[in-house]
Amino acid sequence: MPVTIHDVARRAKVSASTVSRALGASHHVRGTTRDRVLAAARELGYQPNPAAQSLITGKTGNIGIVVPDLGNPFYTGVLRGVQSRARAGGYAVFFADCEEDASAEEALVRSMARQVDGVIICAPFSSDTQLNGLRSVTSLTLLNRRLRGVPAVFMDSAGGMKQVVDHLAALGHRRCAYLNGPHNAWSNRERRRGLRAAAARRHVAVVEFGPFEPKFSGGVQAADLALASGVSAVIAYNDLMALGVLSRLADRRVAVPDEMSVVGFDNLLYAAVCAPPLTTVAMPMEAGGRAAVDLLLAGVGTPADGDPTPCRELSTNLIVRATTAPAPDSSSAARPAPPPGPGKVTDTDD
Amino acid sequence: MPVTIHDVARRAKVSASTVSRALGASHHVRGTTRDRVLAAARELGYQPNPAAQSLITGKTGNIGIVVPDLGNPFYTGVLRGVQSRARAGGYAVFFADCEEDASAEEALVRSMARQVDGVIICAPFSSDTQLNGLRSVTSLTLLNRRLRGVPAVFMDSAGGMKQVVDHLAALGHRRCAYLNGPHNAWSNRERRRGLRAAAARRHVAVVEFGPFEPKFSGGVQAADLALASGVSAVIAYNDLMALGVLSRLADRRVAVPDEMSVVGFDNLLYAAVCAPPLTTVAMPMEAGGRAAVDLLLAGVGTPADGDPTPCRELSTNLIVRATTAPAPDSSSAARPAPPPGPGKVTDTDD
DNA sequence: ACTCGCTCCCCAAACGGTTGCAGAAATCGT
DNA sequence: ACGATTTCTGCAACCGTTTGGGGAGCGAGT
Repeated sequence: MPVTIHDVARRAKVSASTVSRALGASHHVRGTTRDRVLAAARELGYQPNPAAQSLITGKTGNIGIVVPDLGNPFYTGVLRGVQSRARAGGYAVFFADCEEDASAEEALVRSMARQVDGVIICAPFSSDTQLNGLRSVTSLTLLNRRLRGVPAVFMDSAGGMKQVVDHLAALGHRRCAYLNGPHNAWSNRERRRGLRAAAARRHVAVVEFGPFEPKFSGGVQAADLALASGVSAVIAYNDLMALGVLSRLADRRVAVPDEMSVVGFDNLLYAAVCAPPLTTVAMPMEAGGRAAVDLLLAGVGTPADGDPTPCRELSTNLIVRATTAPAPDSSSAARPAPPPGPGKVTDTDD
Repeated sequence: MPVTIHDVARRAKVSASTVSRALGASHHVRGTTRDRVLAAARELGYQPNPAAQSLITGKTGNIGIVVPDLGNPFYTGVLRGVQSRARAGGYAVFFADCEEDASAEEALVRSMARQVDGVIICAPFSSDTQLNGLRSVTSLTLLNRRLRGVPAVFMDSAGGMKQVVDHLAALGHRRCAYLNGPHNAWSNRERRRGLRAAAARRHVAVVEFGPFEPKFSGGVQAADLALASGVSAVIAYNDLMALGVLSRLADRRVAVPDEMSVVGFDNLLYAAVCAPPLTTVAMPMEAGGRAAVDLLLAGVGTPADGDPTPCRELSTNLIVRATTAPAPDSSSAARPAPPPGPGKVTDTDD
């Protein structure tokens, strides 16, 4: 039923190989012949069979991407960037949601491996060992995860965190809570690293909680802990959690930002929309997706040379909205003093 | 480099065809031989080449899905359902975002056609003619769009709208605005149809605006128009628009729900989270995605028989939250009114 | 006229599997 | 022990495409 290269060949009265050459590398085929072939192909509506092509060329024209959670707009943002760039380059894209499970992530990459030219793993949950195992099965590019020898694009979370701390310190906050995201997430480690460095420099004390699920419900859960710890500001791992915090604080009649400041990460649409609009760090999601595709496609076919593994770092920036304000007067002691909670206190004011 | 069926055959000291049979249809291969083959395959880490398989079998083991807007959580919701069901059935999934452009949609389906066993088109923007053209190129299943002879799953938008109108009428609203989504969207037509029928029955006047972009910005734009029209309630095409309306009304110091009631469609996470939480109609997004996959896979390989084209309708239901309240100038809503029974009850005071 | 060198096209062999067919081996009855 | 029957395995063709090598045709140089 589908039209093959032989149908075109018959109609153009040439051989199949001539058709192939006329459509592809125009090497060694006369102009008039090529025109005839092209016309025949168009009339018949010929579309080459990708399976047959990839069987012989070894290239599939596809790339894959696996993300931890399709419900998180951050990942759908990078998905968007990936898909638009890939399509523009003539690539089709496979996707999969590993639901924040490392072994599912690995299995998905393996199952994709045979029908793609490479896969992008977004904020991988897998261990370095697992990831290294995957390198032999297909060409990899990572987003927000560092691994020796693997091309990757990073978003400067630590830099964003520095901006957050500077902002908070300028507003007079001396004691902040950080709500951890997943313990093994590179982004969480980076944010924490940036937080500690900046907090030390600005003489801000930090209380840490978590890890929590990086979702709305995680934020709801965390809010009470942060509230009990006597901080004047809480920095959430991401916007979803920050929104959960906001919701819980509203339920408990804690005024934001007057009694408590809240900061998130990602700059989702909903951060701008909610009441009050959330102060947050904008992450370049679509740009990250596009950059990952560029790196992946550039690396295809390049064996392990002596040249360094290509990386790209994308900058982030703080967007100040309505959930941050000057710290309430610390002498008022409206809230109970810091109790011995499950939080770990990193007091750098010495 | 990759291990082929011949490598396995050599190691197991059988022919390639025996390996093929041992791994696939276990017909006609001795138990001991099969064990030997399986062991060899496992030791070598053999994975069949899907391109070669699909070349000969004609099946690819892939399905495709195209959605209008990856930035809309409604579509990422169905994407989730699709991907989980497809993976469970051993299928990999291609996806694409047509950005609400009909011709892009058609082009994307065509480009996928050769490497999938079928594609799901989610809330298609294409014309019936375009869609019919696509039927010849691959097997289709539609979500929220009716087309003669094409399997489809529907969400009962009209039924949801009826619940909305009943709710609003019971609260004493006599005059509502409807903010149209895309003019050619099946869902929008269904919602409007349901609205007109229910409004007539309940003696509620309806003012329509739009079409608008089904996004936050569209709602912001629409809010002023609705406000100027003197209605006491506004029904938005979807939650994104409803959130836009909420935001604009807050800016203009219009109290929700006391001065104006607002209703959306979709029941996105953010509808539950925002302040005030949005009254909305829950659409079964993931279930819809799963159902679409089931229909698609059931239809694969079934030629045009005399049997009816399979369809599934999923029910929707209203979720009342904090954006709907009795109409401001409605004295009748202040005291308990007789519940509206189907058919017999008529409003007399008009 | 013969050879040389081009240009252009066709033949045929892959790529990695699946499957119809036929032949070999095992099983069985007598 | 021998053929009949069943069970297993190998051979080879095929799916649709790309690609190296060879050959036909032809103009030009000597």
